[in-house]
Amino acid sequence: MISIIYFGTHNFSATILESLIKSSLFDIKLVITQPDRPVGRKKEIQFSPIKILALKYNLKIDQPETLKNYSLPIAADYNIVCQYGLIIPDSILKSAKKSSINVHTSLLPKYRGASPIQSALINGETETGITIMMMDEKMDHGAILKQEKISIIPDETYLQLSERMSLLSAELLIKTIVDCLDEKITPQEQNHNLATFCKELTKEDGRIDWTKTANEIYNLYRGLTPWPGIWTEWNEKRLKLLEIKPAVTTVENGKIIMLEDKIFAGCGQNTAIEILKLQIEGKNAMNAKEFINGFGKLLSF
RNA sequence: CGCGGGGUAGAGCAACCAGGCAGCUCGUCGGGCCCAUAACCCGAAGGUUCUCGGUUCAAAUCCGAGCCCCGCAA
Repeated sequence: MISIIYFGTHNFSATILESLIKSSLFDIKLVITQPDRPVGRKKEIQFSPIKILALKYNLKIDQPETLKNYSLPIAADYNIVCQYGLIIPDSILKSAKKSSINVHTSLLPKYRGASPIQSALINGETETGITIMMMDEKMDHGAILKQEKISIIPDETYLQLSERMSLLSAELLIKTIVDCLDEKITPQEQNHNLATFCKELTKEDGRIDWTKTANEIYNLYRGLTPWPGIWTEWNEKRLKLLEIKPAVTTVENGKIIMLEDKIFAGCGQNTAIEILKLQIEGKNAMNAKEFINGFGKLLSF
């Protein structure tokens, strides 16, 4: 069996780990995931999806706060890294008997960095992809082992695209490792001149700039749903827009109008979006009709 | 004890600050109008105002304790 040490933390990564487990080709010697973090208003400790999975399958787990002075207790054929979230020193990468491999959710060298799927959606790309690569000392910089394109469906949001990509990634990763063992793959160095980068997302990225067009705002919504979500200010309160779509009507820029049970908001260049579901700070989520029933006559336009 | 908003009819809200018949939009039910309708007109039902205690002639409203929901932060 092929031995593996797996580095990961989030949901996407968990789907891949589960596929590796179920394939029965691998001996997963150790799972490295981020320490348990306090989450939510009550700061309850929550396990990462990877930890939950590892516990379920009785895998060994380690959760170092940082890998800076960490050394792996054992070595494996491959270190597999996906959505781990902490920097892995070169010494650990090089400690793999064969190599350290990363699953990256873009067509490298485009979209190096922390939010490749979201950024592709936000930029209105019609296709993106998955890259299986060898890791080196620089972020998302190593030689490419395998790459596969995936087309982006016009209305899909992060959650849906990410779900599709995770299944494909798992397949591609397994295929890559098998091909590597058979020495069927020649790593291809990336064309570093074409590299683009994307940052880690924050809530502030979800603030709507109403001078942008309806399509741009819709793409932002698609990329940032469900987290961190898009929002704007209303009556000095944060107003989250939970579900929107581009509208065919025209509304004065920056204004909100209500027609029967629909809400429209004016965006840049005479475009508009329809708001289907929203949430005011401190309140539960509500749909457009509920909002109009309760707040409609309070608005002074 | 991190900061803040909230709990009122089936839904979403108002009334609370400054105590005095609990109201609005929608939904539901009944009737009318109409070729017809989710449209329009008339009418009705539906409330332990989250819980417990206190103040008061009188509490949705003021005071105290508790439970629950949510936004921020992490």
